[in-house]
Amino acid sequence: MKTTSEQHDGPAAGPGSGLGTRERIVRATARLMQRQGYEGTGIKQISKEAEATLGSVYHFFPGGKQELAAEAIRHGDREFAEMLHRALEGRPDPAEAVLAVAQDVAAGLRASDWLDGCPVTATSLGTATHAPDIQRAAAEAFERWRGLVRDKLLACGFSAQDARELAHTVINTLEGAELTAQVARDEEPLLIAGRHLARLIGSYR
Amino acid sequence: MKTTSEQHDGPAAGPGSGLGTRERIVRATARLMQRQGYEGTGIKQISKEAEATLGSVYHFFPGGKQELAAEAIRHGDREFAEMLHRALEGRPDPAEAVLAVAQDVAAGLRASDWLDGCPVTATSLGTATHAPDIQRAAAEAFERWRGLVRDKLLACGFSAQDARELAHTVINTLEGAELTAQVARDEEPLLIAGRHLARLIGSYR
DNA sequence: CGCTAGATAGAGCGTTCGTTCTAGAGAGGT
DNA sequence: ACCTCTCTAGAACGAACGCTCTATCTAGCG
Repeated sequence: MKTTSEQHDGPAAGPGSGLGTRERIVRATARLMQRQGYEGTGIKQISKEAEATLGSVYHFFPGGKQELAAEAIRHGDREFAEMLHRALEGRPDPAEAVLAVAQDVAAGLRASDWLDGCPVTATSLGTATHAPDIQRAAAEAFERWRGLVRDKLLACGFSAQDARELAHTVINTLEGAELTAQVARDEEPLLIAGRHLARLIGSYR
Repeated sequence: MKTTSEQHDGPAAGPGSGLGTRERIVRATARLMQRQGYEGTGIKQISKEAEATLGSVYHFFPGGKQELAAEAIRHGDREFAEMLHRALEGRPDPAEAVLAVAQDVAAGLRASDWLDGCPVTATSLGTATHAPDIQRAAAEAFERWRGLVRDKLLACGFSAQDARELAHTVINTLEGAELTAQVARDEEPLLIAGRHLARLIGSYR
């Protein structure tokens, strides 16, 4: 048997990578759904990509595809939240920080040949009618990201209301600009968004 | 030819509505893919919703699902472009016009119980790898919308570069805010977006 | 009436879907 | 040794998928 997972083999569990089976499944799900969406991604494709068998997938995620998708969204949530946190804490000026985030997102998108858009959006879109768990996970992700931006603005002396509302627009504009950049295969929308957001934030001083 | 059904049955062609078969199919496709996405929508479901048979669907759209989706995107494109055009030409101040558009979008989204997001985004997301026609139709839709905003700004005396860049952010921010509003089931993101966009436009005077 | 072309009708193709199920492998406890 | 529990393995199921196919219907024209 290739692996009996973390408990048994310790840190070096996975066939290809050094990750446990469960983690490999989550990452494969996140990656695939980011590119192909929820409906466009099959569980068998996930199990193949993760180098795990169907049995393992349903062992770790008895809730099936929906549970898998919700977990994948939380994975993408954490990943972007960390990137956002680093960018914000590393720069005293929030306007500059947002600009840097936009540039980072643009660079990542281009590096994937315009394939890796926002994993939360891609995974949750189209599931509104029949998968409330997924919708909730997506809503929580956006909320967390907004919270990071809001706290930064609060720490910089913005009023509670201004900080909250600006956080909304910062995240939403980045989201929309990433979508457009992806479909146009051009990073300019994101760079423009960064500059405009910096300007908008600056207009509150 | 688009349809001979009108010729045959006269103005009251469709079973349910007064539309020709082809038009009913396009509208059903647009409506369903707006809610369920490209992969989440089946051709048989479309034919049932449109009160047309499978044979008719493939008669009018021999390119199959992809052709159908591209046509549906163009339908959504035209629809929003008209709404945008009306909102822009009815108001002298572009900032006020954008605010009104945001409110309109919010009202529409709420009226559909948060189900009808942007049809272009919902239909095109996740098709990047295997359906360039769809991607192109989506890119053209965004481009047209930006063009309308840009022309309005130009007519109001903005510089060519400012108008072009502002048009990008107006459309992108509305797009992102609509996504967030949909997943949060709350129109506030769109209303905030409208106010911030008005402020951003105003900051160029 | 026959002829033609556009449009409708839906059975059926092969494939893939998400999921279930049984069987067995491997490590730990006693 | 044995049992137990976790995890791996993949065959198999019914349903749905996109699409093809043949057959039929209607309208217009001679």
